[in-house]
Amino acid sequence: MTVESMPHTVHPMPFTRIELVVLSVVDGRLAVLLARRAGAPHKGRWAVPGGVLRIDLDRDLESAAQRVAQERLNVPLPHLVQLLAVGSAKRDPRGWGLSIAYRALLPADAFHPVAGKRVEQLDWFGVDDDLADLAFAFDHRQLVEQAVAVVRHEVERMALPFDLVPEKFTLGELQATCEEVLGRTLDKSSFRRKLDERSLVVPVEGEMRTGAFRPAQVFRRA
Amino acid sequence: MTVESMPHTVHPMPFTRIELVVLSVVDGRLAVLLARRAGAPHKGRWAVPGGVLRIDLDRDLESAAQRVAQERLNVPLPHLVQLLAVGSAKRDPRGWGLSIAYRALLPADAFHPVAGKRVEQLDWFGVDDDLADLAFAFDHRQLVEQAVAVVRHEVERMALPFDLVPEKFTLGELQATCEEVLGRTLDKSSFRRKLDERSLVVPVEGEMRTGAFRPAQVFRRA
DNA sequence: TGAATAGTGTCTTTCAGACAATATCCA
DNA sequence: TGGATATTGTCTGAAAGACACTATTCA
Repeated sequence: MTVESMPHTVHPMPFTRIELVVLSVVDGRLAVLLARRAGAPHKGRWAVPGGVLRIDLDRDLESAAQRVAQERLNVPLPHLVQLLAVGSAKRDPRGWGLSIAYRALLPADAFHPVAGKRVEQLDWFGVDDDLADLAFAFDHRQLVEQAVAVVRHEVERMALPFDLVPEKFTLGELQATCEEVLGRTLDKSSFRRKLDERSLVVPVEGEMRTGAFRPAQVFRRA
Repeated sequence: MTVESMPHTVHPMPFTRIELVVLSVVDGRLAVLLARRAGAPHKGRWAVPGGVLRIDLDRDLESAAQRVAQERLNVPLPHLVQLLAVGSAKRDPRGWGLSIAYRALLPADAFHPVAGKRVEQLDWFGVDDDLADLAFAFDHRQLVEQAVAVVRHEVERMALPFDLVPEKFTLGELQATCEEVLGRTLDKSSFRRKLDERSLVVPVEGEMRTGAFRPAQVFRRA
């Protein structure tokens, strides 16, 4: 067996982790799921949920992220999207650390945060209200900020957060979700015009949402 | 020393590499720099230049990418931007492979491709003309396609490829470069209007490029 | 009937593409 | 003077924001 065919033995490889930036709308505001670290390093500080990449268990990065979601949060995450990779000698005091960060949107009502292994608390934090003075672990503040920026940028461009609404929804619900993600109001007429022009949603024939007032047409994603 | 503080010893870590997708304009067309592999695996196939992440040498991923550029291409790459991380058990026959891919723009006239270690040939390939039937190594076709898509998307949005033009340039040269990257012509009036509205360039007072015909104002990036 | 939400219509501004017109150099 | 490029201007249509208007339900 040549050196070329067994590169693992030649150079030490970095400590490689998966980090999950999970965003949701809680109490009408965009929020991120953070875990309070129970052990060193950075004990007591807040980190996004994550875990070690296990090449003996994980076929690829995607399935590693799914496994971590299942282990840490006990919930599967639809539409995990890679955010970025960060790696340096200094970001983790235990040694050269490499993290592949993923982002996901999760309906808050489908999930109850419960503390688990190496986690004292698990809770939602409003990204505009609760993060300014929060003590983050590692470089996780930057991870959260990047994920928030990307998601808001996408919603601005009408990449709709379907992961945050039920399969069937009214246009009012969809618009309200977008407004909560962005933290600002949207114009109803413009919003609906763009939905129509780009054929982003289709009506569910016959189904109406009958609430307190005038019934609303029910839609699905196109 | 606890297990928690020495995680490297607990789980095997993936074989981690840096890959560089280097794009340029050659003969008026967007081109990518590819290296023909001299050894197994995938001997004779074409790959983007890359190298192993060396945590004993590299402070972080950025400097690792710079070191690889220096070693493989003998040229520093301005504005390396991370493209994505890919990792799976199957993409490299030598074992679980993780690659962090970076992209960069490099003026072709400032660089002469020369073969080097583990590389038979190093050459530019037109991304629209020469790649269709090319035998790529690993998953590098997808890396190239993603980098091309991202760069073209950026130029469409007037994120200008300043790395491909000299420090001082005329608007005609800048527009021609954008057109070559995109593979289509642009409207002169719209192009200049956007440059002006967004203050992307500033004139170099007094300096004019005097060529065969009417002299042109020289600009710098803002 | 009024409150509250659903759905539509219109006006205006902005912005980008198309295209034309003028300006200035060299051969 | 004509050819080629530089620079500016005008027209038009698409897209989006602002805002108003109508529709439907229940209390």
